Amino acid sequence: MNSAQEQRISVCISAIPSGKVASYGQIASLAGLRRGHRQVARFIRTQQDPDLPWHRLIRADGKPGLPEDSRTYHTQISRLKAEGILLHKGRVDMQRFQWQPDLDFILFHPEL
DNA sequence: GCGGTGACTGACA
DNA sequence: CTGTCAGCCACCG
Repeated sequence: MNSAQEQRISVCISAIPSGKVASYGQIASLAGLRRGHRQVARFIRTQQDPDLPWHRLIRADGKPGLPEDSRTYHTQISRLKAEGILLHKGRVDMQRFQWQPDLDFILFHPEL
């Protein structure tokens, strides 16, 4: 990653705890990109960093943003299942599993 | 510079 | 419940 924006996106995604998920727009605004959901999507698509928990990124409606026949889709849901996040009829229960940034994270990253 | 294109989103029918 | 639509904005040819 090169830019400071990508750095912030990376930090925010890494901050998602195991067993929780976040939407693209949520991470984008958290990273300071008010309408940067496209950037977040492009970032994880191009980077494919194995150290990045990209599988915890899903759409706001609870569904993964990928076609069901893609290989990435299956690795994503299997990783989610391994963390205890079950898909109910193809989507995640956002009420239960959506990550809400706690005070520790915000205070630790005041620049966000 | 210009137009098409997304691993998006919220609103509306 | 399933579409469809208009904003959205960095990237690429």
